[in-house]
Amino acid sequence: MTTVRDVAKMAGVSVGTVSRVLSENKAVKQPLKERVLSAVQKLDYKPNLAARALRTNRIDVIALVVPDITNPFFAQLAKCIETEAAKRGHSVMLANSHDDANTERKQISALLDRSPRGMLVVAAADTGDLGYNTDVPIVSLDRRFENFPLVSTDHSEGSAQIANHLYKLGHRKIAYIAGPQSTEVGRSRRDGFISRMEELNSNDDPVTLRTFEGLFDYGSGEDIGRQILTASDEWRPTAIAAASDQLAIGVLRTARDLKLEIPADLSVTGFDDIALASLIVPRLTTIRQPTELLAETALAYVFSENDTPEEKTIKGEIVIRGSTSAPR
Amino acid sequence: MTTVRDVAKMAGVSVGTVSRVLSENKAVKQPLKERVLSAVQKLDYKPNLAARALRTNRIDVIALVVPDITNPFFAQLAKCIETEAAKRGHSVMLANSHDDANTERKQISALLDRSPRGMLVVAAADTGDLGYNTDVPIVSLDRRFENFPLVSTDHSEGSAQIANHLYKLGHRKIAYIAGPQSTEVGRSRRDGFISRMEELNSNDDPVTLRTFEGLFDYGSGEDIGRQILTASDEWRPTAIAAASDQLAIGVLRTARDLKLEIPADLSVTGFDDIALASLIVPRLTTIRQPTELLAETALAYVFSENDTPEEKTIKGEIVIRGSTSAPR
DNA sequence: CTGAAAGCGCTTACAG
DNA sequence: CTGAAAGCGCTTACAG
Repeated sequence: MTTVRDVAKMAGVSVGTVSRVLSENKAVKQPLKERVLSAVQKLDYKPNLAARALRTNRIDVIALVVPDITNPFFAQLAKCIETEAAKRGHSVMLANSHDDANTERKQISALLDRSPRGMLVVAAADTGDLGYNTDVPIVSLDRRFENFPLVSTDHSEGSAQIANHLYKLGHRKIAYIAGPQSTEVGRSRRDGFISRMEELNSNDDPVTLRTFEGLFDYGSGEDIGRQILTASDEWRPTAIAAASDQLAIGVLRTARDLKLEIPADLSVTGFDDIALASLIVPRLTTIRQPTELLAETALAYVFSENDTPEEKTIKGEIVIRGSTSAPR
Repeated sequence: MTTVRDVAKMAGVSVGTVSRVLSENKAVKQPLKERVLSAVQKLDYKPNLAARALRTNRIDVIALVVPDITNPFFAQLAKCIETEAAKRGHSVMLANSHDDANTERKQISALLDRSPRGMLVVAAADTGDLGYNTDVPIVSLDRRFENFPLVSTDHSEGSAQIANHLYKLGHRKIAYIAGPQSTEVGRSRRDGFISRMEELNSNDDPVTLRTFEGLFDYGSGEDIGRQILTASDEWRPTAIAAASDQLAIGVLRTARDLKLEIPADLSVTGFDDIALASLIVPRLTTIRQPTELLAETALAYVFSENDTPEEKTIKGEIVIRGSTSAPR
């Protein structure tokens, strides 16, 4: 292994000078700098990052905790974060909380032990404030983690856009499948939808709205969709708004099993705009989350000198596709 | 920050002893050990991992390079690896090569600079042998990376299972959509399928087989599927075997657009058994890759003292679902 | 502007 | 079995 000493010897300077050149310290004059750089090149010198970390107490790593990387939205987010981190010479350390608060806590402290530059957490579920005692900057992403500043899409406003869309199409019997109400994101999306519907509602032309609750996954969509669509009572919605694309895709699957025609018999909407949303049949109307922007913003917080970063909410954009139309 | 010194002081022992207790060195006698452990507890001492890394030249991290984490199969694999690594107290560092050999090389050397315990690479595309000069154990996973030992599903045998299945159902006009022939996995799956079909073929009851090539993604499935199914000549297959589930799902989408009934008009098969394969309509017949076992095996190589780990090929299992039947 | 030196927090031969 | 000490490879005040 070649070290700073080898480089220093070859360049005929002190190790301090080598270190300064490598850290792009302006102080070093041109001739020395060149000698160092050429020695670095010749020796193919790579600094020992552990040694650097020991001195600086910092490592060029961003820690990322997500509930489940096989969730396409989180995978998308992870990819953007990795790309953004790489721009700044940082690698990404990934952990799954499996949507479990206990596992999450363990993963977080394991990652914190490695003193990353910063940590991004997509929270599993609401927990109290454990008051992590660390100087690693922590940012909540998409779903709030404890009291850490949150960067997220405006879930509530996005849901309101969906509510508007369905109302304008003429739907008056609507089911909303919410995500877990133990999560802030689950509540925000639900509340945004319901509030807007209540605003739109009028006595002359009443809306009936029923809400259900599940996880954010395919399975819940299938199950709850079936429950809604096969209920024995006379009430059957003309539209189902789901709190995530995965839920919506599950609903679509059930609807197909029940021989319903989409969107004529039933309009369906999602939230996230995962890649699959535009590949299924019919393509899904949904809210596009600005993943690149979320990643960029969250990382800017981590790198910012800002003592008290403000929360940032980014608007999503409705993408209207084939899964919605006026009711038959 | 509390250090070994603090613990040593409180326990009234030397730092060496603290270190030995922490590394579960049997030498330390019970009474001292207990005092150290209780001091560790009281002070909530966490060893500085950078310092440890500097001494031991090792860090409890597994590096993982995949072409694209938003590919559901790689996400699945990453999750299994993370779980398996956590069992051994290791974290996972993730990088995407974006299926580009150049990016891959950069990502790999960036990760190698961090001296991980081991590295798992799902290769982007075949490259020459760059002869990485490192003592970090590297294992190829799923797709061979340079000359590093490969842990993978038996792609060829899996494809042969699909060939058997389609043949037995009575299909004689078959299209195969291969993955990139620049990758070993693309070639293995294709060759396995073709070889078996040639074995099954006979003069009395000839099989016609046409092969196409694309990427492994949804988009290629849609495009090539359309090309196959709308060709102006009289030849139209009764079955399309695709080299990945994503390709197959793309084909399904096109087939639906063309108002073909699946599986009556067209049987479709995939490869991988991603979560989505059992959620789409109809559910997809495919080869299940044993991701947990792949992850476990690959990590065992990394941790093994074995100087020359042998290659390991694990058989996949055919999962027969609704997307295949006898031709109409 | 550059060098000499201290020290980050560990682990591990080396004594005893 | 335990302690004292060296040293891993850097960075960064401190002199000059």
